[in-house]
Amino acid sequence: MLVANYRTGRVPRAVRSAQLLELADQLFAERGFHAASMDELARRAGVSKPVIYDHFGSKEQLFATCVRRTGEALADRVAKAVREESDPRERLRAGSIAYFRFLQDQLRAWIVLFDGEDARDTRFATEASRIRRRQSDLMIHLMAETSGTTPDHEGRPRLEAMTLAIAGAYESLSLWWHEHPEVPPEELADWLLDLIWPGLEQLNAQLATSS
Amino acid sequence: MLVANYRTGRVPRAVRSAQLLELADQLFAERGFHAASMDELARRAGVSKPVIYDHFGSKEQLFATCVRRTGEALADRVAKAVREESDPRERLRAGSIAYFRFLQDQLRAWIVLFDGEDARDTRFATEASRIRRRQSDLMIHLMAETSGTTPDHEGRPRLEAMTLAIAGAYESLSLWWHEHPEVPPEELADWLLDLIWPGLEQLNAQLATSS
DNA sequence: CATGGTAGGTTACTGATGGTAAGCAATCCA
DNA sequence: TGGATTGCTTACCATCAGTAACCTACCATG
Repeated sequence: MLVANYRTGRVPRAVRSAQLLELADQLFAERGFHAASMDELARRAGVSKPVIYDHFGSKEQLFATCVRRTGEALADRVAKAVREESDPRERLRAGSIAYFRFLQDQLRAWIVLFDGEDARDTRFATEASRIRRRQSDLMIHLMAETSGTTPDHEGRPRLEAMTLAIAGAYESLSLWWHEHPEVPPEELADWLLDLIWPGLEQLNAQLATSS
Repeated sequence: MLVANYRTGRVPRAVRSAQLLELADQLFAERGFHAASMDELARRAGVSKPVIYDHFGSKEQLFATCVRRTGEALADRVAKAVREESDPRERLRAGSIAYFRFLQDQLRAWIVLFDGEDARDTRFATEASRIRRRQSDLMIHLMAETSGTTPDHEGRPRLEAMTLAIAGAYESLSLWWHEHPEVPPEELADWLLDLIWPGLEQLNAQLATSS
């Protein structure tokens, strides 16, 4: 979509970069990291392999770039949805729904990351944990924004650990969802909210007053 | 440990299998899936490559076998710990502590699975989700055992989804722990318990009475 | 308008590594 | 003692990430 006409011969660097990223996204989604070959990407782009290496350095860096972009898009959508609500619980709910809706759209790309044939490769985990971290940071930030307090030095690791754990729960629930697509995003969000909200509220209170 | 003397020449099939599995476990833990080569495994076992392929079929199947064994050992330890308590909350706590203690012992093998250079490979995710599923099943089983009730047909998917989500939270928390090893397993367990117990209790009540 | 530098690109290769075909030899059993 | 079975080896192939060396369209400048 971004680049209408492939195989246009000589093209400015930025354009070629964008085109390669777009095609790489597709290819990784279709085949997974392991089975996607640089030769095929080169063929699809109508370009020779060294061009790709000149732009991205290695297959892993190319993959990392693709994943990071997706992760950022996800974080943006969640953050935006959260900011449209004011009540704490409603904020979390809105963020959750945005999260699951995003996955619904990007399903194929997502599955490549966390499930399927390639997930055994350590290279995946690095990027996955980066996304998780991003969600966790976002959550901490928004919690602070909402409650107006921040945990003291002692409470901080605990908060960090718990938000990461929650991000992991979302991630894992997404995989379950992949096998039960009939459940609507809102219901998923409500299930998870009912599960973690009581504990989360208590945690927030506990960490805020311990300072 | 299992097989004292390697390079013994001709050896019965079952013995060779056990030896190869043991060495493969070590090798994967050292290098990760991607960087571990079948040639090296063959060299270490003092055997030629086709022997390995005769026993396990492919690198991926060999890896899957290793991971599955670890997953089973983990589930066994958790189940055993849980069964030594009777109060529901104490059961969950005991299981959690057992879970984290196991990871502490098997840290290297664990990290290979969920972090590090190879986790980008889809092949990993399959096995990881198998472990998660196992923990989830265990949890459902133990919850039923404890409360004496099982959810109706409608409530079942929700319960399944929530236990998987919780398993994901444990998994993700383990990765955080890897960077904060100073936190004792008991504290991790308590943090997580405080977070999910209220919601879990409520969920259990809700699903039991809806039948 | 010639001209030289640079950005964009190509051909042709290497080195690892997963995987296999074909065959050989130790051991067991009749 | 001899033949079948089981355990194992040699020698190879195909694929794929990554690279060295080289080429050429295009642009700014004297």
